[in-house]
Amino acid sequence: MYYKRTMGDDEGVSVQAIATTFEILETLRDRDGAGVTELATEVGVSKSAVYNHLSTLSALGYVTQENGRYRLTYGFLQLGLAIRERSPLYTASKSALQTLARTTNETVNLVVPEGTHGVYLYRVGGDEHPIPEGGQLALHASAAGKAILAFWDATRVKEFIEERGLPALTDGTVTDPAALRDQLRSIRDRRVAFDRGEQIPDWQCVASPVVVEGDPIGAVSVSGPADRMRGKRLEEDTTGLVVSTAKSIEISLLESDGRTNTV
Amino acid sequence: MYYKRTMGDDEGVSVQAIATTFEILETLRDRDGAGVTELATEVGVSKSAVYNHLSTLSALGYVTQENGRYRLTYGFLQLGLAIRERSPLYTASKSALQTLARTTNETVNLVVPEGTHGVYLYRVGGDEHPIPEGGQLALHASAAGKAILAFWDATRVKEFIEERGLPALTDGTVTDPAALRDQLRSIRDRRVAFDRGEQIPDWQCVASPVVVEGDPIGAVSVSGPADRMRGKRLEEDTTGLVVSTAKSIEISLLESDGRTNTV
DNA sequence: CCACCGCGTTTAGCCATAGAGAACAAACTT
DNA sequence: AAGTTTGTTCTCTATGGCTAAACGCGGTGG
Repeated sequence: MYYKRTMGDDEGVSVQAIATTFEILETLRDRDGAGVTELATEVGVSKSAVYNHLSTLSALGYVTQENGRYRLTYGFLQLGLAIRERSPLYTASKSALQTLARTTNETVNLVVPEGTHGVYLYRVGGDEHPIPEGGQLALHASAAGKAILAFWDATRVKEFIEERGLPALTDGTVTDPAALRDQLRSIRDRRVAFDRGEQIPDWQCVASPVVVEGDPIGAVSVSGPADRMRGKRLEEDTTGLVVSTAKSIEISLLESDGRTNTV
Repeated sequence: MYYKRTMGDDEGVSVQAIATTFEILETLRDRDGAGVTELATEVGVSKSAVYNHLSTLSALGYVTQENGRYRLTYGFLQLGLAIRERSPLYTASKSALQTLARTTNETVNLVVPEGTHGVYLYRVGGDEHPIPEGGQLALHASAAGKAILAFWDATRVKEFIEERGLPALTDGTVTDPAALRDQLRSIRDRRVAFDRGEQIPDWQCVASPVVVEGDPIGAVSVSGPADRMRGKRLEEDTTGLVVSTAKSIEISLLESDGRTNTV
């Protein structure tokens, strides 16, 4: 029995126990609770190992056991929200996004780049979005992602494409580098990006980037099911509102921010 | 050199590496980023140990390194928000709480019990609250906490008091068990709890519990600085709105919920 | 009613590995 | 340029994380 892990992704992982713990935690997140045996087979370690991890996490307050099943506690909410709260972009955007959600009557997202993917940092005005708040998204296949990519310099975009490729998430996903670059140029000029089912079928999206000192620290997007995001007037109006909201966030960031760092 | 940890809280911790990792993570959260040496002295382990932990966490995507400092990524947001999203109470409450925030023009909180403390599961309508969203609160020294305690049975309250005591957080904190029990009785009858600077000086609060099948799964609270939470009319109006909001959440939970579990 | 799973938990014990410590390199302050 | 201080790498070994096997219990079905 001597394959070490289920998968060989131990690149740079020097403390195995941590990798195991997070595999357990992620499984608990995805299944909304689980038992020891279940986790042991899923993660690929012995029952007693899982038990040790769980009891440790439980002693630390990150996991609870109720009626035989283990589940994550809100300790992770404390970790996650604390980081978000420290983001100047988030605090500067929040109320403007709420207003935008109310006037458009659609789901409004704040997306930030992290590494080579995007994160839904905040959402307001709807719960029907397929990717949950806090979840990740592909930068090349979403309006918000493209709005961010548009303000990266060419070499960085090149590296991004080389590293991640342009996998097709739907029929509409832009998979050709040249086509993507064309779009990015126009997005940079107009400050608007669109997504018509490139990320999720029948899901449309308008986004505008928030750029501080040339750096796209995030993007505001409005999204909804394709059948509701129709009509020229509405579309144009929404687009205008998204752009002006993003712009006003930029301005309020410049005002407040003398030396604090961005994002 | 043979004291093991800085503090001897290794009760039930059988995988030391996990405890170390979470100490590092919590330090990163509290300081909003830190360096290796800094963390090593703070946590009380060697630099190389910290380095190993950080590079592992970094490989797993929970930590990034930018310009020399390590900081938490939004991976924790994904863990934390995923749990919240699964809470029927949260999803059932959200829009009602937003409405409440708009009509009262004050900060509205949703608090849930976890173990022997409370957690601010959601907040809307203000950012001046001293305890951040996702943060913990003492059940005996807050309106929302007392609203929850009021619907625990006597033995559980007794155990709670024995385990945690009733530490005074301000001059106004209720520290006498008998006095607390008196308050709880009246809270259970009226379905309203008050906090006039018992948790934080000059910070007032009104709360009403959400009770499902006799179990207080959470509480709705409205809070603000003492000078703004004055005036009989406003106070009575607010109280009424809080109670009716909590009640309406109860009802919508009962409607949707046939067999799904609570909290 | 009892044998039988299945579960979470506990117990031994070996071997890997997590961590200490020192040496290194690069980025600073002086 | 010398002197600090940082992050990183290396080596080594006692620690502690992990496996395997056994335990106790609650539920199920014969």
